[in-house]
Order: sequence, then structure tokens, then C-alpha cells
Amino acid sequence: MQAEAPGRVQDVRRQNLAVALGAIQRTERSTRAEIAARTGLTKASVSSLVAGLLETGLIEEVGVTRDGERGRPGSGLVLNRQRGALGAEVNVDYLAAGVVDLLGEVRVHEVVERPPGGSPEEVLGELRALARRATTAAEADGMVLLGGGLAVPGLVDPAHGTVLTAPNLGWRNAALAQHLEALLPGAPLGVVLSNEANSAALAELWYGHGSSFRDYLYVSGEVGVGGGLIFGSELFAGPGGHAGEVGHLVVQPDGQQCSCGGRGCLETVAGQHAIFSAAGIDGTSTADRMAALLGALDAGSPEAARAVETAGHYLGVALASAARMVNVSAVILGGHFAGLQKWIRPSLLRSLDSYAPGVVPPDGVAFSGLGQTAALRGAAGSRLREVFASPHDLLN
Amino acid sequence: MQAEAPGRVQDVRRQNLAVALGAIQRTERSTRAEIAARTGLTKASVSSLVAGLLETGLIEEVGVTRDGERGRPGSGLVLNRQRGALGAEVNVDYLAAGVVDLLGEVRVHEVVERPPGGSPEEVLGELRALARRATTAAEADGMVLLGGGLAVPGLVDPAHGTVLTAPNLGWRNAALAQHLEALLPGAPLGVVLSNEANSAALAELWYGHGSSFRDYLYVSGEVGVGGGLIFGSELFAGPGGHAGEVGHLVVQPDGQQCSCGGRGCLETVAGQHAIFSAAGIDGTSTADRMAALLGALDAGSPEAARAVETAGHYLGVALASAARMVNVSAVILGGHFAGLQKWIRPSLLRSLDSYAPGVVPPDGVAFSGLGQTAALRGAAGSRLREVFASPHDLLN
DNA sequence: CGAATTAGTATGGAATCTGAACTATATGGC
DNA sequence: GCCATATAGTTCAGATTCCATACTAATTCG
Repeated sequence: MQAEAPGRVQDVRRQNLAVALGAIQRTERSTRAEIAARTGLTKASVSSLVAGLLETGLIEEVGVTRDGERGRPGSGLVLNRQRGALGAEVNVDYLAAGVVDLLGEVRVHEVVERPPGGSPEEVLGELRALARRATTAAEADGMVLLGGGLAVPGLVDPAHGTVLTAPNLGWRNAALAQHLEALLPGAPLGVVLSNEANSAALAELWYGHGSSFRDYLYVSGEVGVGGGLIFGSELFAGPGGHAGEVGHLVVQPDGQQCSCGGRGCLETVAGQHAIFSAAGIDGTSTADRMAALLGALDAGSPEAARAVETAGHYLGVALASAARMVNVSAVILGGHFAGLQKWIRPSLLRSLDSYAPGVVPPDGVAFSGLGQTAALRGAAGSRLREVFASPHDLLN
Repeated sequence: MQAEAPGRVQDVRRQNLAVALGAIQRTERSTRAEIAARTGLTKASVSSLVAGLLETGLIEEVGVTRDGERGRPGSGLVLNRQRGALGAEVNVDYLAAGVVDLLGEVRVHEVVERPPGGSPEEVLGELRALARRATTAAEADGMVLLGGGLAVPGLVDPAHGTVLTAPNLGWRNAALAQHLEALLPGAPLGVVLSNEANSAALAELWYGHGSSFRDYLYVSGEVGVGGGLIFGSELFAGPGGHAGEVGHLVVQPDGQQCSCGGRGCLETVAGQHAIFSAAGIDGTSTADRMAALLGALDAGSPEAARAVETAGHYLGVALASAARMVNVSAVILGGHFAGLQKWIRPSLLRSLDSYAPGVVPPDGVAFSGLGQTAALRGAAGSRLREVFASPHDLLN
């Protein structure tokens, strides 16, 4: 804590508003007295803080419920389900937009499939139409959207709204700030870019296996292999903002050239293309090839089994190093790894046990069950978390 | 910031004391007016805060210095050089203790060589005598010691004062809490355990190459290969407290068995023993063998050159993965790597460029110049930083 | 229907910041 | 030398926000 900024007396209230809101968020229904007991604040302070939170619109007072206990019943406080955020996702062969409320529930969800390719302008134009459909539907329902998040499969600079590089979209240094603003015009918090694997890692934290692990490495298997690090229920982005990129750990010092310019990266043996070609699977769309691979595995094709086993082996090599490096003991595998769970798990566990015995135990290896909405939910959820972290900002 | 603890009005002062002290720390000599200008606090607040800091004894008022400027001259404020911390180190073949003042200068330094081996009790008994010599010398000089740090080559649990495992000392689950207290009886902040590589990484930050890099991976080459991660001028310890351990990244999936139970770890090709035996160097003490290796290299021995080159190559493989994983662009090499700089640098740079082109540029590779006092200075320095972070704790 | 119990509000006191007015101490021009 | 100017530091009133205590409100139990 190399404290730079001086503290003001008002900052105390900023923090306590967040503390009180956090207490409300963690239970179905709270009363002022319960909040005081849980946070350690006095009843008087809580009364004042709750008044402020009611003013932000983030919480609502629901009537008293006589629960049969002795004494005056408290009046219930709940998160306002009429507040939410936009979540959006650009991926290689589809676009998605949705609205997530303060409780984390997906209230609206729109997806369109589209052929790969297109400039950032074209793609974001299509996405805007989709987002408009989603937001008007939500607003017709009485919802107010506070901000939004857009997940893309690539490295991003959220501060400037720029996609630095997204090889599978063919984008490089794409400045999207204006397009982001257009997705949700006039929202208090705007729309922020994020990396798809990071967003999926957060979605896993909030809506998936996150209840089991406080610290883990999430690995997203797509055409590329991405990753996100969660420490203490927070995303760890690293100094440059791109930590957790396991796809380019070196697992075969004498291996193939990688698209990143390096050699023997994990992606060259465990990315989708690598597995498909090792298994001898052709096809046009990713979905088709994935189906064909699963079919071959089911049919007992030794070629397919060996391809997946090899991927699992090298995934284990990479995860052994990664787990040691950042000192985590759990990994969650998403994307194609989740679909291949049954076939990839044995070789992965063997490999982990042999390269880093005891570091990642078998029950520290989990497979994602969230499917394709993970990134979208994570992107919207991260904006909602910002609201929870500083509700004060919503007070004029 | 999943804020849990409610804020009090008093917390504002806690923070502002640290802010003011930080402003004083960053310049040779400050005045209240300068502090106000630099921090954004008002002159009135700074006056009050400085009064509090004077009470802690951490700063001193030195007389006014007429500098020829117009207007009333400010009265100078400086860090009190009579306050400091104990730094201590247990290593395989020596013990060290020293006293570091608030400016980071080593005021007393005591080292004894000793044969390897000994139980934690024996070793800490010897260390206590050494520490007593150092502290009485410092106290005779008028110094007051606020706390201390002890660096050991192994994984530690600072909260409980336990060495979890230190293979090169032969220690395992050694509970040292009482011995730590005995090193500096009655000090306000006590003595805290730390990992040697982490402490050296911090020493590098404060007294070495840290001025050039805000984020880097420090690699300590000893019998084992340890590491420490510095992000944003802070040590990143990871969820379990042991992040940055590069010694056990897998660099040869088909390589040798490692003492950690894994296979093909960096340590098996770049640790001191690995290099010595690959170079065909025998000898009893580490210092002797190191001297022999340097002699062989100077004499142009192809065997020695190849051993070091191989170590550099695999060090590059590990650092390529590590840098990608945690997204740093600089590494600082200490321990035997620093001594071998001239011979190891070329193969390391080639390897980095080939496995992670552009990630760690050549001028992001630095070699430590701190020598053997690094860990001691880091251990003491980290306690002093705690003082800087919360000076309030020193007020009655 | 009153005693007991719990929820929530109102009020006074303490801590601490800010801003403006004030005092202290220097330089520089005449 | 003296006074205007400039800068450093202090004092004091006002604002904010917390806590502690006393109070009012609403319910259950006997």
C-alpha cells in the first residue's frame, strides 16, 4: 500500500456504502439491524448508509415480513432487480448480447451466428443492432442499464478501448472506443472491453465452480488457448494486464513454430486446430469438426484418442509450470477442453502428477459447465462488481 | 476491493500519516509546505500530521536553511537515521546479521562462515549471538530498532514463523516463532520470516536495478533456483505466498528427476550442482567450485562453456514461459547467474528471443550487482516499509 | 392489555479534513 | 533602514461522518 492519495473524511462514507451494499448483496433479504450486526457498523450509521443506497436505486425496500419472532420486525432490503448491465461478446463465428441484473441473472439473451471475418467497424455495427434489441427489450421490462462489457478473444487495452491483437478475428490495434459508447449510449458507466478468457474466468468465479475455489487458473480452449488467473476471488491481470496467458507457455522446446513467433507453445499441441489435424479431422466450421472429433472418439478411433491424449499430456506440462509459477492449486478448463473432459482428463492428471506432484491434486482439476454464455456473463458481471465496489459514484 | 471492514473517521488519519511520511521519504529534505504541495493535503492538515510523525520518532526537524529564496524559509524535515531494523540471513554456509536504517543504509554488518548442517535450534542459537553483536553495536550508536526480518532459502509461512521446507538446509516444518522473538527482544514489530529469493528481489527493487523496472521477475541462482515477482514496486507472493518459484518450471518434459518429485525442472539443468557436474567441476565447498568454474571458463574450457550455455538456454525457456504467464518484460538475475553473466547472457538472450520473441527485450535482462547482502537488506527493508505504510501503529 | 423484545431514528460528542484569516520570517527595491 | 512582497506555518470555524446513548415504533408473550 504505497499510499499516494490523501484520504478525506468523505472517503469513509464511500467505503462504508460499499460495505453496506456488500452485506445486502450476500443475502437474499436483509434488514438494517442485520447489516449492522454483520458489518460492525452501528445501527445509526447503517440507517444513514441505507438511505444513501436507496437513493442510488441499487437497493429497494420491500415491506416488513412478520416472521413470528418477538420484537419489531425489520423492513426488508433487497438488490433492485431493475438495475443491470449489458454483456456482449464478439467471437469467431457468432455475436452475442445480453442483459444481466444485479443478482447476476441473465434477463435477456440474443445470439446471431455469422461467418468469420469482417472489419472491426462491420462487426461492431452488427453487434450494435443486436445490443439494441437486447437493451430495448430490457428497458421495456423497466430495467435501467448502468454500464456494459464487451468480451473479445484477444489482448485488449481497456483504458483506451483498444483491441491490441486478436489473431483469430484478424484484428490488430483496433480502436473501438466510439463503437463501445454506441453500444449503450448515455449509460453512467459506459462499456468496457475485456479479454474473453478473463471474462470467462470471472463468470466461473461468480456463476460456476468459483464457490469451490478461491484461487485458480482458468484455461479457455478455443482456436487459441487463453487463460485467466483468479486470486482471492479477484482477477489478477498482471502488470501489463495480460497475465495468465497459458497458450504460449513452452511445452516442447524442440516443437513447432507458433503463430506468436515462438516455438513449441502449448497452443501448437492443444489448440483446436492442432487437435483436429492430429486426429485427422477435416471440415469447414469449428462446430462440425468438433462434432466429428467427438464422434471419432465415441467410435473408438485410436488416432483421435491419441491426439486428445497428447493435448492432455502437454496441457499438464504447461499447467504444472503455471501452477508452480503463480502458486495456485486448482485449474478450471473451459472451451473445447470442457467438451473433451472424458477423454482428456486421464492424461492431464497423469501429466500433472508427474511434473508437479502434489501441486494440483485431482480434485483441483475442474471442467467448466457454463457453455457459451460464460464470457458474456463475465463481461457484464465485472461491470456490476464495479458498481458494488463504489456505489457512491451513482450519487450525483 | 471487496471491502469488508467498515471505515472509521480515524482511518483517514492513518492513511494520511502514511502519505505524509511517504512524501518525506521520497526527498532528501522536505518542508511542511512542500509536503502539502506534493500530496494535495492542505497546509493545515500537514502541520497536524507532521506533529504526529515527530511524535513517532520516525522523522526529525532540522533547522531552517536560508536558501536565498524570497519569503519565510521552511523548517526542514528528514527521516530519523536513529531508527532502523534488524536484517538477518541463514544460508547454507554462512550466517549474517545487520542493521539497516530508515534511509536503507546498512549501518552494521556481521557475517560468520560456518559448515553446512545443524538443527534449526542450533543454527538460530548461533544467529542470536551474531544478532546480539549487531544490535548492541547499533544501540551503542544511539539507534532504536523497530523490527527485524530473517531470510532463509526455503518456503516459509511468515504468519506462523514456520519454515515449511528448506531442502538445502535440511529443514522441514521448523517452528521458529520463539527463536525469532529472541533475535530482537521487545521490539515494537518483532522479527518476521521471509524467503531469501523474495527478499533479494525486494532488495533489488530498493537498492539495485529497481529504479529501472517497476515490474520484473527476480531469479536467484543458488544450489536451488528461486525467484521473486515484483509488480508495481510490490512483491507479489501469490495466493499461497510462494509465487515466482521458477526453479521448478518444466523445461525438459523428458528430462531428469528433480528433488521436488517432478521431472525436467529448470533446477536440474541450471542449479549450481547441475552446472558444476555438467562442467566436470569437483570440489568441497561451493565457493571453491565456483572459482574453479570461472577459472575453466577463462581458460576456454569447451566443457565448461557448454555447461553454462545449456543452463542459459533452458533458463531462457523457463523465463519465456514465466514472462508470458505473469506478463512481465524484465528479469533480474542474481546468485551464481550474476557471476556467470558474461558467459550465460548470449545463450539466454538467444533462447528468450526464440521462445518468446519481443516479450523480454535484451535491455530487460539485467544482472544483480548487490552480492551477498541482498537478502539481508531486503529482509530488513521490508520491515521498514511496513513502518512507512502505517506509522500510526507506532503512536502509543 | 401491559411487559418484554427487537427495529429503526434522533441527538450530542469526537475526530479529522478544508478553507480562510492570521502570524512569522525571509528577500528586494527605494 | 524601511516597507512591500512573498512564502511558511498556525489557528479557528465549518463540514462531514462516525459512534454512543437515548428515544420512538412495532411486534409477541403471558
